Amino acid sequence: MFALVDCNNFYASCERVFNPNLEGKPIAILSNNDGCVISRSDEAKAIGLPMGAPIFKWDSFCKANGIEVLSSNYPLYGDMSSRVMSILEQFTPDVEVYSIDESFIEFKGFKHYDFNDYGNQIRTRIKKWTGIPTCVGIAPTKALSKVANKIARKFPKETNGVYVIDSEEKRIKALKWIKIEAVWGIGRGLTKRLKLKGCKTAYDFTQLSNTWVKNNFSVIELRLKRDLEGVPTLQLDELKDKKAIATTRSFEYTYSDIDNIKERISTFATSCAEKLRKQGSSCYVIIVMLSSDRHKKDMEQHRVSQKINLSFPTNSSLVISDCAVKTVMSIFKQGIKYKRAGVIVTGLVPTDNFQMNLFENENPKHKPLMKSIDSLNSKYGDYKIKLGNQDLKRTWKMRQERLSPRYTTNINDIIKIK
DNA sequence: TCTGGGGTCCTAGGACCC
DNA sequence: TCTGGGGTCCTAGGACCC
Repeated sequence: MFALVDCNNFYASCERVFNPNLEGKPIAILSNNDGCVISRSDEAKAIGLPMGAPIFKWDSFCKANGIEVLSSNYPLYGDMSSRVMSILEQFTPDVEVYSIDESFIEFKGFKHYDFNDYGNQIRTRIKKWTGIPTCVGIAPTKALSKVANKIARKFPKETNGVYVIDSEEKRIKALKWIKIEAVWGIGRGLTKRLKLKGCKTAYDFTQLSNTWVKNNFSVIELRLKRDLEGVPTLQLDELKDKKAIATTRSFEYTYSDIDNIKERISTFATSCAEKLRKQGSSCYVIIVMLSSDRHKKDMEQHRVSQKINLSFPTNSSLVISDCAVKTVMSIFKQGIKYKRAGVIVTGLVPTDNFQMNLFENENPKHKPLMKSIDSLNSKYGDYKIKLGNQDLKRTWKMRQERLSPRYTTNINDIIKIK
């Protein structure tokens, strides 16, 4: 059996743990740069605040309805997430952390367990130890555990937050209940095509023939279909190294000058290099992106990205920043108001094991230098060591006007008790 | 004024190899 | 008249997820 453990309204719930005044109140959490709504409490959903709402358009709506609006506090959410996940590992070693707020669990050798009871134990312990409410869906396959989880979430009174699909009858009932667009792996495009075919629910989808699904879609959808039929097809994935790493941001203002853009790109490149070193990877490929404001239809648009292949893999901030800055200078166009930029590194290989180049390799001094930079930054925090082409005063974080304290990760923000 | 950020996988087609 | 057979690698684009 598989379980999907999902935290309810995760970001909003994290805020509530340390600010109980928010309990029972409508809350909305904003994206980076305080742009749009990316997490809502049940109360905020009920009032009608939509997901993705640009906050500048909805500010008065929030005020009128008493919705508490907060900037996103990723240090807090990341830390709370790892606390929740480590509790799960006490219940079984087979845990796949699927996203910041949900994990799959595989139960091997749990034949004589009462899964409903076990699910309740999981929920109770997470709530007690972290304050985060969760829902648990349990079923014979991953895709079905997702469905079971939705049922637990939708019917809290009847299920007490735990739902188990453990019979053919329950499976059919669940699949007939869930709408096709709510199925994990069926997005907008597939929903449209499936509805044309007359599929309204997950059950209808499972009634299609395997060959039709394979020929008209792909093996991904075929695997999903098998999983929904109760045939375990999707496996528990272990934690793998990332195949691409990106740092991309919208700017607070638009920039038409190359200097500001060079600074941003260098900062993003440095951030990518740092993430690479953290993973123990080096990259062969750097992609630099630059674009104008896509919402301003009346302004001249310019969206470009440029890929660079390196002759040796690197995770040196110096090399990646230098290459990214040179590239952005070559794609920059005079007279455009740029709003967004980014650096992506890919073609990743393990730093301690890659094919050397006969003629050209990284300057051997970079490795110890990066090590020193990383250890200084981790000791003193806040990016004390930067490259000379970065703005030494600013961080790459953008507007965060309604930020809560970093209750669990910054010693100065720990709650004091009188 | 103001509209997020970061990932994965698959497929078709083209270029190339012997 | 009649023009093979079996591969690899790369890329762009399209899906999807949170």
